[in-house]
Amino acid sequence: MRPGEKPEIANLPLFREMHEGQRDRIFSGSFLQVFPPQLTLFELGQRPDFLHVLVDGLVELYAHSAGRDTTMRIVEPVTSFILAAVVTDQPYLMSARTLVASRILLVPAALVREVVKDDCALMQATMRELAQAYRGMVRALTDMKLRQSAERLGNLILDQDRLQGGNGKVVLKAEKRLLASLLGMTPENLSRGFGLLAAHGIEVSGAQVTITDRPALEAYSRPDPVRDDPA
Amino acid sequence: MRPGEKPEIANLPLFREMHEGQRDRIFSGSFLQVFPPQLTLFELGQRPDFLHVLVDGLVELYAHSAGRDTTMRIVEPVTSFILAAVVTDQPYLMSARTLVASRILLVPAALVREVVKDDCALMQATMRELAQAYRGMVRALTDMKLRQSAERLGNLILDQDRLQGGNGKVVLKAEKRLLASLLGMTPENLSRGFGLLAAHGIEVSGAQVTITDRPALEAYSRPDPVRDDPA
DNA sequence: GCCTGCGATTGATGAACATCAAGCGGGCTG
DNA sequence: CAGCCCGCTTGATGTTCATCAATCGCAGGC
Repeated sequence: MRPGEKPEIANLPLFREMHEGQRDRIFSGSFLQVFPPQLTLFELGQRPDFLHVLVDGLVELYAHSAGRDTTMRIVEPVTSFILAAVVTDQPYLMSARTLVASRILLVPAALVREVVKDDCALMQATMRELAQAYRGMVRALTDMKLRQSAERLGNLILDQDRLQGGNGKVVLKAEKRLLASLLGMTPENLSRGFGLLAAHGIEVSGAQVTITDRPALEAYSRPDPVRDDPA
Repeated sequence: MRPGEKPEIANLPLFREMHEGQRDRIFSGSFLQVFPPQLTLFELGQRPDFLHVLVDGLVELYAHSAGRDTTMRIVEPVTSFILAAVVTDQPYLMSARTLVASRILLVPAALVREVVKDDCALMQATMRELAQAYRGMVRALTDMKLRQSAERLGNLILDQDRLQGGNGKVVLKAEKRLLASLLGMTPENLSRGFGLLAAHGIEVSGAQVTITDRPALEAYSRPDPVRDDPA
């Protein structure tokens, strides 16, 4: 592990509050591994072996069924993922692959379950993390059911702007085809979506999106004051 | 509380394993209330006051935005709901209303959070419940993104058949318009969906659905061996 | 420098689904 | 029992989105 990374991982909401001894137990049982781009980390249906913590790189979680497939989430560092499968010890509902070369901390699933049982602080953090993840999924599902594609795109841009400082400059960090899949649309329609939003306050140049007229963009995208609340 | 109900609630996965004294603390701080049909229990955006446990009746959780609305879940007894909002103390992401006259146990949210902190068994049960709920949402989102409407309907029938004994007789317990909204389609299209599935192994008569040719229904609906696994 | 490959774009067409508009039928009320 | 209401169904039409096909533009390799 590189200097500075261990504290960064220890400072994740998931591990921050836990007993130091137990945290050492977690860390000493885990190992950091480097993966090349486009490598499948695990497949839908497998029993979870490890809790994953993306330390550096970019990972895609995706689902597939009957020939079709869709990306469910793009994981950026530093974040843990597939916690729910690990705590329930049930098969993954999604597959995962690296998008670029990535460094991932692998925590044996059995160890996680064991330490969770012993350390109430970790259990509480896990509970909170799962609650947040659940709420994230509720948002994603309502987004998909209530909005049409260009509105979803508009809201994604507003979200990203918030995360990237709120100054109206947004950089798309994944390929547009991936973004399309995340939004539940085709790359062609994503293109048309950007075209449509050009008339509603944005400018696009490659991966650089600029919000030129926020009120117009919000009027079109109709962000929900509750669901899309910054907090 | 009617005789037999308290043990039934105490036997919920959420409360089953917890310390008896703490459970009494929960129960003595809560109250059971009867609500008429079509009553709004809470609205999207409110701070959660109570953890709800549906003891008898039927409740709809729904979301709405920009004039459109969609039902997210139909809650049957005996089940708790909106646990995630309660443990995070964040605003509801969904609204709730009774579909029929319902009896609901209201557990003050602050009490839940307090007892969760003191009782590790309850915390663990909460954690598991949230993990399951998360996985349920992952299923729902992939269902929405990967399948088209008639396939979703087919899979819902297969699911319900499993829950109702697996003998090929399924009773729809909600109005079809509600089912349509749950599946993310219009009532008109739900009708057409049933029509289409008539050619793929089902018969419909009112709220009674019969699976006449399970292989055909499965060939059409393509249930996922992992995601739609009975277990 | 030019070729090549691949992602992004643009246009034309078609499928899935929503919307609009009647009818149908069953249960409830007077 | 008749009438009516309401949910469901059925058909006709329009919108949204996917698909197919062609082109553009840029980056890497020879």
